[in-house]
Amino acid sequence: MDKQGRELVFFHSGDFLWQNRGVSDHLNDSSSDHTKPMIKEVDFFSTDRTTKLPGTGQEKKISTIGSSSLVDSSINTGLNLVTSSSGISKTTNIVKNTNNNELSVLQGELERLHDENKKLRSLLDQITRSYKDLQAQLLMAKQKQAQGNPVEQKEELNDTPSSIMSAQHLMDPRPRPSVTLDVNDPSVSDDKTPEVLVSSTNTVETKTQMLGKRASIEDGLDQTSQSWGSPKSPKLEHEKPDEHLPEVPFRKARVSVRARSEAPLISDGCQWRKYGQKMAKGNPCPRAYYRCTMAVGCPVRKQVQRCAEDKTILITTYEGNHNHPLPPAATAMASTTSAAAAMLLSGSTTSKEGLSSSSSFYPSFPYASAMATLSASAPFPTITLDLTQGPNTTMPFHRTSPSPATFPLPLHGSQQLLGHPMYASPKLPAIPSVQFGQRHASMVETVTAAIASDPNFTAALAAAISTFMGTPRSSDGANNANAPSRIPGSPQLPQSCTTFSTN
DNA sequence: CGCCTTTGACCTGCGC
DNA sequence: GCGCAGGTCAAAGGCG
Repeated sequence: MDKQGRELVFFHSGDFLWQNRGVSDHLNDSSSDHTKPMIKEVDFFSTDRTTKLPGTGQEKKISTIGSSSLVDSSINTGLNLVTSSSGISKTTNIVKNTNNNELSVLQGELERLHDENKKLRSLLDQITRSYKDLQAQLLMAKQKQAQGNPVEQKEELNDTPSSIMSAQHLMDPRPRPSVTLDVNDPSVSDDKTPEVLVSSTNTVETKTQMLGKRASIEDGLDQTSQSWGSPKSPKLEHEKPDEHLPEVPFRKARVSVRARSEAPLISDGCQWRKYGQKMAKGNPCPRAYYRCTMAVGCPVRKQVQRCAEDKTILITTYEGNHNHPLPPAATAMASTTSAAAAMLLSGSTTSKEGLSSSSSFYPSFPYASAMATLSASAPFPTITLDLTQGPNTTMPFHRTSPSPATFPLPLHGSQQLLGHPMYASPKLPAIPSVQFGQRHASMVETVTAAIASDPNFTAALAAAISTFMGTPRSSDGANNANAPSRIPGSPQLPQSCTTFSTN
């Protein structure tokens, strides 16, 4: 576990280095390449800056050029820097010996990495600030809602605290996985983790605000309707929305996760009880119905069915919002699914019909484009996260620039990251600013989901969870009892929920 | 004994 | 109105 977490860190560094390797390869002999990565990996997260370079002026100049866009500049800077350094070293090489040349190149890259590190830190600072702002807004929003929104919601869940009830808003955007913070960025983990955990149930409200009124309307409905896909639910759902949203009939969002797994179930950290099984038409495999039993009256249900075409693919469809606190493992999965659901709902906020043309919506999603699809033909709006195919294979963006995907940022901070020109400018040209404002959060969540689905990421996350929890969670044993046997079954389970269950 | 799964019956929506 | 399909209920049985 721990090892995997480290692997992820090295993976970042490796990716980072990988970008420059091509340049350095043809500049220097292979032996020097072997030594470089070690230095780089150490230096990438190091805090001390002691390197003084002959080519510093040149490099600083390049860094300044790209300083307007942090991440983007980092990439460009890297390329340019090496090129510049190489130019210097070549000149030097003619005059002096190759050792000095290599040294200068190394130092140049070292300096560049320092710059990189600096930028990343500033970015993290931004993210941290933004997150705290969001939290503040969240608290204010909660107070406002508590005052201006007399709880007309059905009192069927009287025993549930209001804060927890609010967690039903949307598809349970639980804690921006605080644990991921710990995994990817040690520098942020120290003081952020408790903060995020405390606010876990409140994050929903923030998203509710971001997504607009519709979300809050659905929130109330979520609490009234205990059944998610049941034929009864539409009845309940049609009763209230008329006064709020007469033109948009309410439809509950579902999040379907496709993943390769030999196991009959994917373990997502929650406790489920099977309450039914049906043979679905057109599929020889039965569909199983589960409901969450972690809390009495929890409306969350899921369907599990194997894909008719490929029986190794397990399709798990979630719907509903937990009305109880979730363990970290379940939180991670809930966050993943809620991210997709949030995007789905936010998309329907602006244009319900737009959902049907997912292709026009998804191009703006560097990661989700290949991993998520919307189904408008289904009785309920459903977003499918296809984790059966790795993002590397289908996403040019990811392939050509691997570092963003493995960017060592906390998930909850990825909003800022997405706000960054690197994500926004080339990928989101077609989205009107107004729409983007509404979709922004959901997009962030979607990318979060995509990142979370990265096997390397989830492996590291699982490691972080176990580390964070100190000891393996015995409470998860109930639903994760067979998890260990599941993991070996699938050589590569790009599935967050499955990975989370391993601890 | 409690919890879970199984499974047939039942309910509901929808299309014809 | 009827049949079909999806979804849920609840009794029965298994298991630890």
